[in-house]
Amino acid sequence: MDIAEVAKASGLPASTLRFYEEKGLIHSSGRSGLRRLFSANVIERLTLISLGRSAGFSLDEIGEMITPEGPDINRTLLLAKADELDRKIKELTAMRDGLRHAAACNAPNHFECPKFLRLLRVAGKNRVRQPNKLKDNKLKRGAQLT
Amino acid sequence: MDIAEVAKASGLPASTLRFYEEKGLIHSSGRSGLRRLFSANVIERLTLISLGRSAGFSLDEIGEMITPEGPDINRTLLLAKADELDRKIKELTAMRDGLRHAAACNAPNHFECPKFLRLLRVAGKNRVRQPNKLKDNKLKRGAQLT
DNA sequence: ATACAAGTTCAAGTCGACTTGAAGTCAAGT
DNA sequence: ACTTGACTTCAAGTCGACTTGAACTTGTAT
Repeated sequence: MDIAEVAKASGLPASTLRFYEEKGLIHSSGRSGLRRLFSANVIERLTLISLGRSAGFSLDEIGEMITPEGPDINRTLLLAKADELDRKIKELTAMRDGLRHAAACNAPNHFECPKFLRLLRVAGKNRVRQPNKLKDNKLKRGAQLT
Repeated sequence: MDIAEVAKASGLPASTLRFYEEKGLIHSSGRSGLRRLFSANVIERLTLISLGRSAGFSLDEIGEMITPEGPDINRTLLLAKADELDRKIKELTAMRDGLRHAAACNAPNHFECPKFLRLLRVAGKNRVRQPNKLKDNKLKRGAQLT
């Protein structure tokens, strides 16, 4: 496949694909002149990368988790990541419940509502300085890898 | 409280507190000379902000969700955010299961393992272009807001 | 009264993850 | 032969969330 096909199939712009290749996250299987050629399995790899990104892993972390191919994944690392996700899931769940409660509760100030405070407390464990957003740039160019 | 106390109590550096004030996320209750004075409830506010951050909301989004004080939270917005979190939780759960499976499974290539592929598929819905990492700068200066 | 640690402002820098722009290459259609 | 459009490289730009540095001010302790 050429880069445009991969872009279409993955929903990622060609610039991102080049960037990922440069970072060593994906590999082109060859060139036709200057043009990169990709084998079809790059799509699965990109799915995995997107997934990892949306689970909050950095590209570098993802690079450590997925290998050029085959086994040799670091099982210990994977399990550690899974535990990290578990904590994050708990946090998000509390946050979600907190939001739903805040939308429903009509206490004048949520900080006076014991229910809300309890939710906060639960979620407040394992807090982390986070770097960034989660915005509206979903599903660029309409593609979806099903 | 002066800025150092707030910093200590919240675990956030003073620079961040100034930055948050500039963004309108928190407010100092006055000045003593040049120095900012904060009332104690800023801590709760910061807890909420940290929580929102770690749930993946941007500072701007958080700014829309928490108001200077009192009611007037946008319930519709809150519920929408809660739904967004629900989707993210599902995704993270699938990712976590995928990781645990990958660590356990000894198929030569995970893309040939139907179990793994199914997990991928589940998680692959609602994918989003994410911006950033989730790193090791947890719990700066040892403070924890209980 | 003087020192000084801790506060302040404002501009600029950093980091990750991309995106954009300029300038060049090349296969295919007319 | 020539245009065109999709590709290429490489450098620089952008965005959010802070951080850092330089230069300045001030409350408190001596």
